[in-house]
Amino acid sequence: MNLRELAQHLGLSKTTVSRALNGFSEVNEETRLRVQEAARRFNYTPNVSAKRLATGESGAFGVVLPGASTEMADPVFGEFLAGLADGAGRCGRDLYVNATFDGEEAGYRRLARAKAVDVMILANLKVEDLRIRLLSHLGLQTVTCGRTAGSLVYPHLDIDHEDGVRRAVDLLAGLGHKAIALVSGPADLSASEQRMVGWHAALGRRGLAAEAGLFVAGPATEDHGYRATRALLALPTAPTAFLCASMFLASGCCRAIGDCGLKIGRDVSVIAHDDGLATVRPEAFEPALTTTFSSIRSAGGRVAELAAALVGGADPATLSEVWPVDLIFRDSAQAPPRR
Amino acid sequence: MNLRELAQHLGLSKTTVSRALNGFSEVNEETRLRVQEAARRFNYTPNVSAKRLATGESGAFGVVLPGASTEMADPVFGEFLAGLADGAGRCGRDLYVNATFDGEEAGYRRLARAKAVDVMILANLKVEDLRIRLLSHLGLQTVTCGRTAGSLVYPHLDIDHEDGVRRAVDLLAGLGHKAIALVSGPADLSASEQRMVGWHAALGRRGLAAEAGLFVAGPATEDHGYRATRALLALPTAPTAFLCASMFLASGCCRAIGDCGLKIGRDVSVIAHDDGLATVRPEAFEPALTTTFSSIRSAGGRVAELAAALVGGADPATLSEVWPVDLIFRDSAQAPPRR
DNA sequence: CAGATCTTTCAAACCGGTTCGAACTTCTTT
DNA sequence: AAAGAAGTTCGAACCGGTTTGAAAGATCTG
Repeated sequence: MNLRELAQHLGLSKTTVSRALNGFSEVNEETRLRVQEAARRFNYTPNVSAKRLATGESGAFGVVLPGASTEMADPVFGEFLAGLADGAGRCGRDLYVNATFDGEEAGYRRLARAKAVDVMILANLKVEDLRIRLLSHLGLQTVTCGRTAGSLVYPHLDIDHEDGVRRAVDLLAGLGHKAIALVSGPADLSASEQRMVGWHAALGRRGLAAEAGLFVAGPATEDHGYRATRALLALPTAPTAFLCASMFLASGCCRAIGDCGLKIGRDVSVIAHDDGLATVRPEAFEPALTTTFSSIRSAGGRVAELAAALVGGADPATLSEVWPVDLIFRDSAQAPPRR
Repeated sequence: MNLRELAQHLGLSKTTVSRALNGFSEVNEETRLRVQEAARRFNYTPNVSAKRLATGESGAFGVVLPGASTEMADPVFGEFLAGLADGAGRCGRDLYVNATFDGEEAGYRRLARAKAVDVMILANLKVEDLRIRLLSHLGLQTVTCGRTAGSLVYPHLDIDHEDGVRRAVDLLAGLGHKAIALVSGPADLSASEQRMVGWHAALGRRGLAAEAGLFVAGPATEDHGYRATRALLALPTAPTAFLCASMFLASGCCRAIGDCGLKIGRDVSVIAHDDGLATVRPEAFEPALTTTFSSIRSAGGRVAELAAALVGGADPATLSEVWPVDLIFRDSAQAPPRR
């Protein structure tokens, strides 16, 4: 059942039917009801391709997965994607996922030229993220999850990594810890940099030294968390507290601590950042982990809403948000052992 | 730059240009080269919406994420999706991800009516999966990752769960284990059922009892793996070997074993199924885990290829594959302790 | 009651491709 | 030389919506 058939059936023109269904004001209310009723009865749904061609809007948001990389293996990204798809659905849009075999840039160019998406979504922003400039150059509207220090203005949603770390450091310092390590994610990620800045600043305010050796960057995996923690514990000035940028790093961190014969809470303290994944819950740790929390899924949903607003013509300058991070106290953060 | 402009520029008709670019035979070779050259020079890419409207094909494969559920939190599904997007890209298609706020079925209906996708992709098949029937009823072509026991024929790719478990049991039984537990994923999943069947059969062939108490189903999480293993170890007839259906279950299983003061390899053996996620590698376990292995990412890629073949008109009956599973021996499987 | 205004509807053009059927060349065949 | 076949190219229709501009009918104004 298409528009012409529906119109024919009703004895109306395509124009009127289209307008009735799209909520235009110049349609008689009685006619509108009759049309809506018929559309429901015949199970009519506009053909998306036709609608897109006519309106010039694609009705979809684009995400490019870097082909060779393991970004998708990252469950945090997966969860973000789920939130995104969810939010897009609520806004009546869909998600166009394009995995590129020929390089990420080629993917963006293709999507732009083919007018396949209305807005590109970018996540895992780098400190210097070339993609933003590329997309603005290609004339593709963009919304990002995360932000960079650069001067470009673009709609984004980010969480306050810096403040999250600050509060975690404050808590640990307040408990008496002097040597607080930061086990972070990839160094080229903007979020990692923000965390490092927050760590430096918070330690500085407390009059504690942010020793370079107490900061470790690397992939956000269990494996790297384990190795980084082993290395840190082997230092002459081994830290008494660990800040982990992700739950996976925290898993490895906790395993390393256990393997060194230490007990979390009693000998060392751990605070992790929790993105709210259902598979690695802080309560499942022994002892339960103190965390800074912000749901990456909700963030994805909100990013979709921002993208929809952008398409709707909202002023890009008003479409940026930085969410606060919750600090949730559990048993893994305690006063350091007396020496 | 659109087709009409390009044609005008070349002094040709839209028809000829379209045909030249799409490889039709009735175009003069010289003309074709001229057209291709111009298309490259002007950076021409056909508008996807227009192409879709004209051809009736959407050029995209659909995936519906069940909205409320935590399926996406599942990194295995994320990895599958990455493979899918990757394979789709290689076939020149895209992935349409639709997260439904109003129920999974509504999502399928919408996609079908709007002709938004050429093929639906289904994963995580249930033992009795109503979606297959629904989609065939909606007239949507479908390719699944996994298979059900039902009589319906549909293109699918699956791995040989049954044989994987059989081989793992054979290895353990050969080492001398008598009580081999199966820590499985959700009971309503077809894969879980296949594993259970394989477990039963393999034990039976070895003359060992498949005691009901030694089979535990539940969510494929670290948490559940831990609890299931604790419960199993508390049995009067505690198993000496554990088969885990996922690496997450295995993580929890190993933690539980350690917490009970046992040592993997010496006191109990563990074999897990590894989907090849970069974040939880069997080598990172202590000791390294013996696994049955099959890359879920590759599977996703292949599913996309099958879907492309289906659109291309291949006979659906020829588009099914069951992949064998590798058994990779590492240190977590050893002979049981003498009593 | 004529003329202006508002409401409601419609035919036709448009979005940017694909494809059918016809037409025009050029080359064989008889 | 006429007829037939093959090779190229083109105009026009089509896919299924949206949107413009005009028109018909109803209501209001002076």
